[in-house]
Amino acid sequence: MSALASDTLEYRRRSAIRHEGAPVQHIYLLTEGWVGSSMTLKSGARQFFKVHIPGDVLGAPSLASVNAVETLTAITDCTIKYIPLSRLGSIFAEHPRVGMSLFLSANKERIALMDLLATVGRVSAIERLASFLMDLHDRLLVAGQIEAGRLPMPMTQEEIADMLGLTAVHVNRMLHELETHSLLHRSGRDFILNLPGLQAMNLIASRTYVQEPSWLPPPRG
Amino acid sequence: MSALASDTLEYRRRSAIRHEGAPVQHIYLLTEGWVGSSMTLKSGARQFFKVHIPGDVLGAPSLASVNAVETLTAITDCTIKYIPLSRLGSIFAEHPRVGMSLFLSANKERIALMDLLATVGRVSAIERLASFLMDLHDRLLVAGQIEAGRLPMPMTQEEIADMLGLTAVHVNRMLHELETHSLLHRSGRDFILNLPGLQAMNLIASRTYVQEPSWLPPPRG
DNA sequence: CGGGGCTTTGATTGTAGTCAAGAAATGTGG
DNA sequence: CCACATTTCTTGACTACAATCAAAGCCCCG
Repeated sequence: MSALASDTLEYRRRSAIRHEGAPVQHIYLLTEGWVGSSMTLKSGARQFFKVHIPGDVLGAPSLASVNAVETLTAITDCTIKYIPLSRLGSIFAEHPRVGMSLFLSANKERIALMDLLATVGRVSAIERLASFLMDLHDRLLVAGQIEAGRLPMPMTQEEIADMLGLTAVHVNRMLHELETHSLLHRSGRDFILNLPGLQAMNLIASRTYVQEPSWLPPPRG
Repeated sequence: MSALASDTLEYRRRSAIRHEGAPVQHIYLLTEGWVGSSMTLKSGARQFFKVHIPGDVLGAPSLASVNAVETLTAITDCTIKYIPLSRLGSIFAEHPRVGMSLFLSANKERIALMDLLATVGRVSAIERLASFLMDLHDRLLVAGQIEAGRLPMPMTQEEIADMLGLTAVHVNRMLHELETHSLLHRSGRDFILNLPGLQAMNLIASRTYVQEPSWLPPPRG
C-alpha cells in the first residue's frame, strides 16, 4: 500500500485531516500517531467509530459516497500519506491481489464496527470501557507500538465517551470504578491495564482473522 | 453477481442460514425475502446489524474471519443463492470491475453500520425507531419492493429492539408514541408511515452513494 | 378451539445523564 | 520560567430515560 501513496503530510494533535461533507479525493495511510474517525449528527452529538493506529488505511468508507461521511481528526501528532483516487482504479486492474486485500481489510473493518455496535447497543458502561481499552491495547500490541499492559492514553474522556455512547462524566466514574477493582491504574498519561481482568469483562468473542485466504489467487510470477 | 452463484435454497421464516462460529465457506445473494444479520454476546444479548432485502450480498464481513462473525436468520420466507469462496478468487483476477464493485459495496455497508452505530450511541429511543423505519422504507422503495409510505413489518418488536439497542417493551411504547403523534399507523402487518414527519426525526445526514466512480477502470472490451 | 408466542400496559427500579462548581492539568505568551 | 487562560478532570446532587418485573390480552397457527 505504501508504494501507492504520493504526498506525505504531518498533522498536529486536534487538527482535522478531513471533514465530513468534503468531496472525496483521497484515501490515506496512517504512518505515525493516532487518528480518530467520527461523525457529527444534526443534533450536534458526535460518534467516534475507530481509533486508527499506524498502518491503518483511513477514509475508505467514504469511497462509496459522493461526500465524505466521516471526519478524520488527529488524536496525537501524526504523519499521513495520501493515496489519490486515480491511483486506486489501476490497483484493481493491475494488482488483483492488492485489490482483494483492500476488500478483505474493508470486511475486517466491518467486523470491528459490528463489534463496537454490539458493545454500544448491548453492554453496560463499565464493560464497554473495558472492551474499548482491551481492543485498543491489543491492536497496538500486535503493531508493536506498545509493551503489554501499558496503554498510552492521549484521548480526552469526552472522546472516549463519544466512542462508547456515554457522557464524559460517566466515563470518568467508570474509570474510577475500574481503578477501585484494580483493573486499571493511571500513571501519568499511561493506563496500566490488568489484562486478564479486563479481558474477562469483554463480552465480544475473540476473533481470528484470515491472513492468506485459500481462495485468494496465487501471486503473479 | 447473480451469475457467480451456484446453488439456490429456500428458507422458512425464523430459520438460520448460517450461525456465527461456523466455518466460512460461502457468501450469499438474497433474491427473495428479508434476512437479518446479528451477533450474540457472551451475556446472551443479541445485536442485529442489518435487515437485508433482495439484491443484497450476505455474509461478506465474515470473509475476513476464520469463523463466521454474524448469524444470518430468515426474517420472512426467503430465497438465497450460494457463492462459494473458490469462485470469489477468480473474480478479482478476471473481472476487476466486479471486484471493485464488491469493494465499493463493502464500503457502502460500512457507512450503513456507522450510521446505525451513531444512531444507537447518540440518539433517543423514539428517534432511533423513526430512523430505522425510514431507512428500511427507503431501501425497499429504491428496490421497488414497496409503495411509498407502506412498510410491511414481519419483524417482532424484540427483533426491532435488538437492532436499536432497546428492550421490546420500550419499542412497544415508542411505537405507541409515534402513533399518538400521527407519525405512524398500524394496519394489519403493515406500518403506514408519515414520511415527512419521520424523516424530520432522522438525525443522520442523508447520503448520496457513488454509482460509477470516476476512478473505476473502463469495462473490458 | 386450544396453546404458545407476541403485544400491551402498569408499577417500580436503576443506570446513565444533566447541571454545577471546584481542582488539576495543559498550553501560551511575556 | 513564570503567570495566566483554557481545557480537562473530578465530585456531588439531582433527574430522567429506558430497563425490569409482572400480568393480562391478543392473535395466529396448528
